[in-house]
Amino acid sequence: MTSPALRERDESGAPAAREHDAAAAPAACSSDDLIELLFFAYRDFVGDPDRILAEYGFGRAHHRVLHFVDRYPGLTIAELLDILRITKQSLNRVLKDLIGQGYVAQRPGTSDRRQRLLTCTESGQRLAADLTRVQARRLARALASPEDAAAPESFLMAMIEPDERAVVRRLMARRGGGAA
Amino acid sequence: MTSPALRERDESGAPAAREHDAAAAPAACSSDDLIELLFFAYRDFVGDPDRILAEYGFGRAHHRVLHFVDRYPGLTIAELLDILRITKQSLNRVLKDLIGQGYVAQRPGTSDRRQRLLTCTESGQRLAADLTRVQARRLARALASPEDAAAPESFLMAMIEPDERAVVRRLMARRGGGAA
DNA sequence: GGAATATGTCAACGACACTGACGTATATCG
DNA sequence: CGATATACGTCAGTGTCGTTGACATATTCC
Repeated sequence: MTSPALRERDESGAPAAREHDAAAAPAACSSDDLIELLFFAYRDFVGDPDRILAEYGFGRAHHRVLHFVDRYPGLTIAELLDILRITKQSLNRVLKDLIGQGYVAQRPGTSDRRQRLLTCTESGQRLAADLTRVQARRLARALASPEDAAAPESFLMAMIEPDERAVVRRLMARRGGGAA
Repeated sequence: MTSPALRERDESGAPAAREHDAAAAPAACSSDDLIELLFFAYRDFVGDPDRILAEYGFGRAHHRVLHFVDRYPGLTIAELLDILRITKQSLNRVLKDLIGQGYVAQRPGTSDRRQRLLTCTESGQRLAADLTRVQARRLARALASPEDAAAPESFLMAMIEPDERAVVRRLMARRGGGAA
């Protein structure tokens, strides 16, 4: 997957038996470090569903729409635009896909028939659940860490793909260690 | 900025004097809630620098490159590709901008002259610092919250733009309250 | 009946990612 | 020394997802 540029200094030849290496970062963790961890954490957080979505020919935009429609059935277009902060042209493109392929259904509003109340079909709910599952699993794993899960630093590190944590930690260690 | 679709139920006419309303969410916060909070938190987290970048004609891709080159001077192209997980064509597009406009400098590697060691120029460091500042400020504010900042839920809520927290909270309250 | 609202749509464009292929300089190995 | 590998650059085409601007339609509200 990843090219070896950052992995070359592979000191420990041990088969990596340590389980929760989410911590192991010395102590100090500045805001600057957190900025970086948030980048890596979010990257892996959205990476999980991305793989599933690709099988359906969908992207992140579809995911966001599906997620909110699934969680808040009866959502209107205007509300969705408000949440996602995109233009209705952008929304319509992905919404058309989701409706056309039977993942989202619409019905006119009862009190205001101009509105389109959006809901997920059964298959939409299934897909949404699949996507939620992988993200919730990562989250649960991160939260299930030892008591240090309390610190945002540990939380974010635990959100990163386990295999990648050492890479990230090694990268970030370069800031004190210096002369590479 | 935001259209009023989600703001209409504006019960409290008070001029909003409460400072740290990061909490105020009942108690239960499922993984599903966290997924959503992470979306909103990240949205606002990247929104700050986006505004600055727009003044320079830069985008998020430029930000990421600038950030990592600033933090890890001497980074090579291969390492950067590893961190960002993009193709060299994508990287080159933004890197060319940053070098051409004097924010990033390159010099051949000493031990391996095929490598291009990347560093930030002074103006590059200044811009990177500006971008870091707004993100660190948001982070610091989130961490400076009362002791409840420990919980990822509170942390994420505190990362959301203060004006938006009530909107998000109201939206998420719809999941129990139901009949809208 | 006229104005505001909720939504749809056409057209063009920009940022940022991708693939595939090819070119060049430097390093390394036999 | 010559072959092969590596680090990087680049050309060409494509796709997703965001943008703006303008205009059409149905419905509601006054």
